[in-house]
Amino acid sequence: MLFTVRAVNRRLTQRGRERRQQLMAYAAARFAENGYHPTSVAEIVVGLGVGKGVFYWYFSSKEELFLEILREAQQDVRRRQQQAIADEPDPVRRLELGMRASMAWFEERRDLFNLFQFAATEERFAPALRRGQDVALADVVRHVKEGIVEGSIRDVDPLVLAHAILGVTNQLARELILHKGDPATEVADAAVAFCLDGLKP
Amino acid sequence: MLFTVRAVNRRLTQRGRERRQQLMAYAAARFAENGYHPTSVAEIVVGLGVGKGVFYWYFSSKEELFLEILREAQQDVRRRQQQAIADEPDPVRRLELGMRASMAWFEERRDLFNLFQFAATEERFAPALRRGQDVALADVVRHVKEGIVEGSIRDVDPLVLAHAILGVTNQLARELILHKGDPATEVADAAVAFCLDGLKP
Amino acid sequence: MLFTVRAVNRRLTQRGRERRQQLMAYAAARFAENGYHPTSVAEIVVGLGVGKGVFYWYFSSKEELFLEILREAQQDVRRRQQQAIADEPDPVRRLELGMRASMAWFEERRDLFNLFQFAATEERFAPALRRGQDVALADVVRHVKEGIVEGSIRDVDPLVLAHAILGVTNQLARELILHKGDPATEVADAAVAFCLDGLKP
Amino acid sequence: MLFTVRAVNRRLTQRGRERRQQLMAYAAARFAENGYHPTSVAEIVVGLGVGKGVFYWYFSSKEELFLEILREAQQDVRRRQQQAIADEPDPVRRLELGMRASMAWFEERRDLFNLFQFAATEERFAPALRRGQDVALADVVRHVKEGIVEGSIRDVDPLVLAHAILGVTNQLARELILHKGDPATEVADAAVAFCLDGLKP
DNA sequence: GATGAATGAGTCTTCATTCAT
DNA sequence: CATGAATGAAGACTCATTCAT
Repeated sequence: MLFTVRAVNRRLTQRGRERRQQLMAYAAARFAENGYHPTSVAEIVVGLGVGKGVFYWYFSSKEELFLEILREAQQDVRRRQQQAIADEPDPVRRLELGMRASMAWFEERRDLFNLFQFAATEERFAPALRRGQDVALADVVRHVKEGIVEGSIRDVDPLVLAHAILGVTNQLARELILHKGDPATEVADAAVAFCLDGLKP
Repeated sequence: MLFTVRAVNRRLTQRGRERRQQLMAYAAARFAENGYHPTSVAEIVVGLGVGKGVFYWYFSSKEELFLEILREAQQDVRRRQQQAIADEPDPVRRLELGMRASMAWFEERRDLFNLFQFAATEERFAPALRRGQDVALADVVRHVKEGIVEGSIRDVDPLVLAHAILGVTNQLARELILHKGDPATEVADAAVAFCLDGLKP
Repeated sequence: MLFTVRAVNRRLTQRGRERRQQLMAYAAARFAENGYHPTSVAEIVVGLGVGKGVFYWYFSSKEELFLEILREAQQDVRRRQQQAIADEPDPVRRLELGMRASMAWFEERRDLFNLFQFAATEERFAPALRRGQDVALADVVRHVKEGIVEGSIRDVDPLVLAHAILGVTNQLARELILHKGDPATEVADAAVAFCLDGLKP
Repeated sequence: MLFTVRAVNRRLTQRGRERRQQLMAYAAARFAENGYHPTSVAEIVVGLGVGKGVFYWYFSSKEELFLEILREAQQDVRRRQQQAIADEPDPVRRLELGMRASMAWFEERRDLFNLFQFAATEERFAPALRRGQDVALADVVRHVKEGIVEGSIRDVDPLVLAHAILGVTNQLARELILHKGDPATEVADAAVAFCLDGLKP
């Protein structure tokens, strides 16, 4: 078919772009609070006070909306991390800055944590999630490798170290920042300290 | 109503108990593969070749079934960890054994990881999940505190250390054991090493 | 997938088979009167005073229901024609009996004419319709060929003659029996006469 | 309301008339291919690369568009037939020329066959279709009657003969010209021969 | 004349749950 | 205990039509 009527790739006016963002933001909040499935399209449009058609003008399906939110969120964290790292030469320091950036981001956009978590549990979203996470992982692995080369990091499988760092970061972010409510900077200090020295005194 | 008959509290014959287990096992597998919401009760009973009545004979609702699976799984990991630790006197060694037990368990019951993950994202399951996780956390915190007292663990907020340990364990379990397919024992070695010494060479 | 939840091939009780027939009969009437698209599933189930689920217990979709009606109707006409022809040895006489049987059938099940007509206009139904019509056509062609061989029918492309016969039969059935209300037997007489002798006096 | 503004009655510029024709042609093609209901207004305007407003500028509704296409098509066939017949004095010859003209027309505008067929199946279009068909029928009946009077056609109910002729023409047109792809002139020869002499050798 | 955006009633379909047998 | 049948609220999505710009 040459011409398709789908909501994708439609050229939007300024107003259109704003609507789209509004839908994504509101939907993300609802998904985070109630879960993806329990949140109906009706709930979203009613919440925004618009007609049902609006939703399908901007997204071809609820699934696509979710994927869009996911994609945007992943791009956003990554952008944030890269800005934080900028051109820091020390790889260990880069890891630290990355962790801090992640945590600051999660503090700001707390609702998105749940979405990532949920996306991992359903086959149709998992691949999209994984793509983004692989990118993040590759970033960490790169820094770790450099650290190993220059001798500032223990010579162990970089993939393992990278995952360990991400595990610590995510768990502390979720439990201490999001759930307990601790400030991101303090939690980041603790996470960095643990990653550098482990449990040993 | 003084006596509401919840399907759960029914007194079951031996055969009944087996049926119930069969339902839970099959449902867990489907939930893990397709997700909780996309898996319908119909799919479960058809998959087992039984009628719908069977399902509601053993569980009062789909939600209850899920909670039951969750509860049982959490009890199971905990039992496994406690058996592993037994009466090991050294707290650091206890932490290590706990991590190894977790990983071995996840390797065996890989499907349940997804369920935990999903349960965290939905309000009606989150509390139940959290109850179990708080117990697990408390175990870890206890060992960490003892370690601090006897000087084998750095004197830092035990809660933070406990979370860091859990974060490393879960992330490595998910990514290396479940996803990549590495053997649990090797991954456990790496996790333990990281937790003890961090990144430092 | 080994087990499917679809409404197809479900083993039905006596009561179930009756329900299914009831749905098909009522739906056929509505489709014939209002058209396939303008008739909603809701209209059908409300008309029968049953819940919406009933529909999907017996048919996996509205489309499938339509195809089922079509299939059954085609089998029905054919059965009727073959009974009429039985073991009549004269091919011309067989053609005549077939035409009469068709017309009698259309008189009884007037609503189905519209369905055939509609089915021809939509890509997803056309193939199913054609399959049945090809069978009917082949029957006619066979008789025509025999007639040519034995010299009782003009030696012209049998396919053309067969279509001409069908064209006369259908048009007269629709216009005179269904629309004008003439009795099937009289109309059949006229159709047979035309096919045998054409316009010539 | 004294003056309801129907989009139809708008006075159009040259360019406007072309736009209108373009819409009708494209819509007819889509209707023929996919059916009336499955073809959305959106599909039509997107297919032509214009906005929705354009559609409703020229037609007050989708239904009106369909009726317009129908009307125009019927006028077109009739015009074609009358040109073919011109002032041929022999009524049998007039019938023949009419059949040939019909078939030539269907060969050119194959897509419209489906539309006629569909129109017959839905209450809101059937009357409009019938009006046109009654005119065509009356033409045929007139020639037949003349033939009967002058003794060149068998003295049988002219309505029956007229329908028989139309039935043969339409069926052969649809099956041999449109579906099988035979040339219109050859098919017309066969149709004429059948109508004149029937099956008899 | 024309466009993108918006509307919302209505469509098909699903599914947890209940019930008669 | 178990089954097939039934329920009906709720869900995702469509689409003819309208309207501000």
